[in-house]
Amino acid sequence: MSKRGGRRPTIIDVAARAGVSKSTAARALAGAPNINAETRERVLKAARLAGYERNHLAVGMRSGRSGLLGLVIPDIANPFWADVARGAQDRAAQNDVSLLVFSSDWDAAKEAAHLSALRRARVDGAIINPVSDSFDDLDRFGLPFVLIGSSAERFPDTSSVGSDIAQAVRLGLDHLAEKGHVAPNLILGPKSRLARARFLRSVHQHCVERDIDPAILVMEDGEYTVEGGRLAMQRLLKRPHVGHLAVFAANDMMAIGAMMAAREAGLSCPEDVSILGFDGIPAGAFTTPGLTTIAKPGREMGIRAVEGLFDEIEGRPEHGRIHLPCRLVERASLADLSVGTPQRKAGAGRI
Amino acid sequence: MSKRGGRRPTIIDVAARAGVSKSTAARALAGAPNINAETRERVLKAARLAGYERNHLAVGMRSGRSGLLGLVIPDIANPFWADVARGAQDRAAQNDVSLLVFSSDWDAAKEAAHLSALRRARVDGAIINPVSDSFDDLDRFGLPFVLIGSSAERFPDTSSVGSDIAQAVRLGLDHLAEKGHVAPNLILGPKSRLARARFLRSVHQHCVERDIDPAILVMEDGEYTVEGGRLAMQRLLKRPHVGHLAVFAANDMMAIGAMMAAREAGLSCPEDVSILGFDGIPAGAFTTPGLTTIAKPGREMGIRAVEGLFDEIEGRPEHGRIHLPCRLVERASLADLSVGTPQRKAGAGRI
DNA sequence: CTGAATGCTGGTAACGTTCCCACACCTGAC
DNA sequence: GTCAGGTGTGGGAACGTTACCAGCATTCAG
Repeated sequence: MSKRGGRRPTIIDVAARAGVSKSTAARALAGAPNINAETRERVLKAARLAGYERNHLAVGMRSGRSGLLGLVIPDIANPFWADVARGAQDRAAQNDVSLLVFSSDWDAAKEAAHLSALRRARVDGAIINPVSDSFDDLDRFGLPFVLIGSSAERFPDTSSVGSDIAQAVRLGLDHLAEKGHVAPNLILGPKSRLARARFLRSVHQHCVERDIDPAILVMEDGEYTVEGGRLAMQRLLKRPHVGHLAVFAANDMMAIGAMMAAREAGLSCPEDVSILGFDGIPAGAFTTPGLTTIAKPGREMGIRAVEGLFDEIEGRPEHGRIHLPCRLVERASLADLSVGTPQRKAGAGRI
Repeated sequence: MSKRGGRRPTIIDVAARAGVSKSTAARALAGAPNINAETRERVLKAARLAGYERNHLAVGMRSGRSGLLGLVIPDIANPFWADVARGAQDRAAQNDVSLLVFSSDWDAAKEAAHLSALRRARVDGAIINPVSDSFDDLDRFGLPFVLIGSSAERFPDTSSVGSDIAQAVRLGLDHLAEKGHVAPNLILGPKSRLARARFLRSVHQHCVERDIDPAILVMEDGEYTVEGGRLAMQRLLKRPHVGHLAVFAANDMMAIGAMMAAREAGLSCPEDVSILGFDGIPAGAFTTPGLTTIAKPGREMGIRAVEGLFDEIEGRPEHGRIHLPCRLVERASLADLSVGTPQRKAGAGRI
């Protein structure tokens, strides 16, 4: 609170202290090659003494680079996206760049407003997970950007970073199969979301490879929320089936909802019902039983997105689409039906 | 991707289009009073046509205001802090200001680095929840700031925004008492954290008011994590006690850990053990049973912090400390011992 | 001993905006 | 007809930085 009023020193102050011109001071501070070593030291010392700090605003104005990057995600309160944000932040900091994080809250209008705020703040580029269905906002954006997450598919020409859904689905289905659940029931997102189609396509492909007819797959749709998962599970439970019920949910929130619905129906997990999630959110560790799930590499995605954005800004040959592998997090929500004596009721799937 | 290369129009372009000088154009754009209405319209139209957008970098350089605010919190992946961030963001956006969010990850060195990054980015001020114990970093910061959260106590001279711990503790203890748990066991944070002392002090005060000797209170310390809560609960269970065990945890994460420890010990909640949390994180809704807790007003805290920071920046008389009320979120982790027939075992507390 | 090349430095012009001052024009009063 | 006052406009400087160009020694080849 002490020297809050004092004007912050400029490069001219430093130059005066060191007894050189501001050009020379600038060269010393920028680490330019054509400068006498002794002079450089003198300037650097003067800068340290004066408490000089380069004014990024002035630099930005002169160079056209603000040193700011934007990140627009659907929900900062979702730990997965927070993880992405942290990865991006850390990577950006390495290059002395700051990150403007905006949460669109799944609202296309809010997203457009954020994009416009990023333009006004003169960011050098942005990382975006678009919730809007229209290309217009992105077209209007007019700055370099990289897409992140599954919606990248709609924009084939822009570089993007996402998780490898096909690999993740294979991982999940293989693990399920190992435990004796060959054709699990599916809880998917809303038909309007693109991620749903991709998830389903991967499941189909995997079935074909294993000589399983995809037509026997039973599935329900729901919102990507706990409530959506609970409702979908209730519908699933109303359908006729015998024996143990295995469910692969497209999202951890839905998986948790499904777990609740099962309990409400008097079924216990994993004895009567096996549930596999997808995302890897921390809350999955706190449910009873712990949720077995496929974790997306959120932090890594953030890092790679920033690196891709740097390439995009520098105009380096674009790296195209990156798909990062997911990993299995094994907890306790899956019954092992493959062992000699079936847990409680035999058989997987339906009649 | 189309017009990405095109130079963005400046106020001079707008002035040329409208056939006026840049001074006049600036007046029109700024909404200054001393300008002909017709001229203003012409300029505004020209600006719209040109797709003009004011360059915040240049404005910032001229005015000394960057239009940027900083927010430094311990953990962006913690939903409570994410909630704070969102509130702050929304409020800042109303004043056409953007927010730089930094997560210190409970690391004092990282925090210092972030503070320095904020200075470099030339933010107009910052909202900080300091994890560092030293005043030095904050003193060195040299820009207007507002403290957020419980650590504000160490800095009596700066304005701050926090939750009303005393009110929250009273709310929790009253609710516990209503259910028949008069002197609950306590799970507290590490002794080094200031929030612990404040929490404990509020509990003592409440006891004194109710003629309960604070000395009979049993407590354990732990890290503010799930694991910390589990360990603390294990120690609590090892102590001799009879009947139903009621626990008030200083943090939801710890409460969830305590719940796990109880289950691992073969005790069921809420039949054998009652647990009350503090924070209001979403994960508390997904545990079995749902965690009854005291929710802090994260979003509101973010909003008020930004407003306080605006005051601080403008040099308006500081509003001092603000303590926002918390609210009870009742779920299912508390047994009701007050009804006619005690649930299973009678009596609250210990021998 | 001259000319060019090299190493280092200083001056100055931008970048886009806002603010201050000056000026031109008009109106109305003396 | 002149002067004071108001209204609207234009010109320039400034903010702090970087990039470019010119200048000054010094050195070295011819």
